[in-house]
Amino acid sequence: MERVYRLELIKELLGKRTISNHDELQSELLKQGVKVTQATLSRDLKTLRVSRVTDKLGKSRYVLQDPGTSQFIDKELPDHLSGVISIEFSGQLGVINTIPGFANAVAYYIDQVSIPEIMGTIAGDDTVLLIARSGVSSNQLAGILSKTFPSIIKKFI
Amino acid sequence: MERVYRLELIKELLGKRTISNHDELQSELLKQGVKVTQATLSRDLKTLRVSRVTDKLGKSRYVLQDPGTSQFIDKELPDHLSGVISIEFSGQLGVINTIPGFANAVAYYIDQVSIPEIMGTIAGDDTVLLIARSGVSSNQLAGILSKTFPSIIKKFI
DNA sequence: AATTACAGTGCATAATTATACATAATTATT
DNA sequence: AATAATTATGTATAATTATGCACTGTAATT
Repeated sequence: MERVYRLELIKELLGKRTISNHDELQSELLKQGVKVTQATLSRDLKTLRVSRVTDKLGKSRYVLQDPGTSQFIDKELPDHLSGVISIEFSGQLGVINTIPGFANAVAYYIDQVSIPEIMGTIAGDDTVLLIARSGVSSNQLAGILSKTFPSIIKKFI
Repeated sequence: MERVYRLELIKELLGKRTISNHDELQSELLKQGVKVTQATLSRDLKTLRVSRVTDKLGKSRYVLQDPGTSQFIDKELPDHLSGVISIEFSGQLGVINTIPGFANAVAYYIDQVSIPEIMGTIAGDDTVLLIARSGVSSNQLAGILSKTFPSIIKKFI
């Protein structure tokens, strides 16, 4: 039932899990209570313009051809923040992905702004880890950051 | 005969013509005097990391994922991954301990492989932190990594 | 309300792609 | 050069994906 819902669910699953064939997708959907046949999945994937790609290890997996939703670069931010590609949350943590070399600048900026809900940040080369203070949920964290970086956060949990 | 030449030719053909399946590719190659079986083409396309995409009209066609590069897949784990000492999981996090100076190389490699269950990685000098996406358990993470890095994980789990 | 039109689906099966296995070709080693 | 080791290929077949057809349900039309 409700094809549109299933299509959305598929898009979400493809972004978060490694799915290599219709059967795998079928069982993931079943876990969510959605029951469909392989034939319908074939049609769904065509509708969504999903393609099967081979990663560098030779393993195949499905990806959406139109990435859009979660990754994009924003141009209105200060120069040193323009390297931000995406922000995502999970539990008490947030991960900011940047173009290579920009993570430290972003982390430094966040430290300077000094947001009470954020306990600390750790920066690698292209990734910043945000650790929320205990009691702060990822939703709250997302809400707070969306004020600080209104144009960056478009999609989170 | 001369695999490399054939691979180059395939890249060229994919750029010039619309090719929708192995048989089409096979006959295009035949026109150029190159005779191969479908099985070999399947392997060639995997080597070249060609994927089949669906255009807006619903027609499928092969395209190179990395236009330009003629880099082939490296199935062996690179030397710089030999610096891994241990891998451990806890909650939604994983910690890879390496010999000093190797953490970045390992993290970079994992990023390149691009595993959907992993939200991000951060590398220090001898430690890589892995953050799983929400909903992914450390067990799942371990399972996934053991597939991707069989030669590493088997020693530690 | 009854009738028609059409999108969506499952089933069965066709079409396409991937792979195990055996062998040939190539490259490295002694 | 001879032999061993590695890589590439074909054959046969398995695995995966796509689709024709019949049927169902919903929406549109009268």
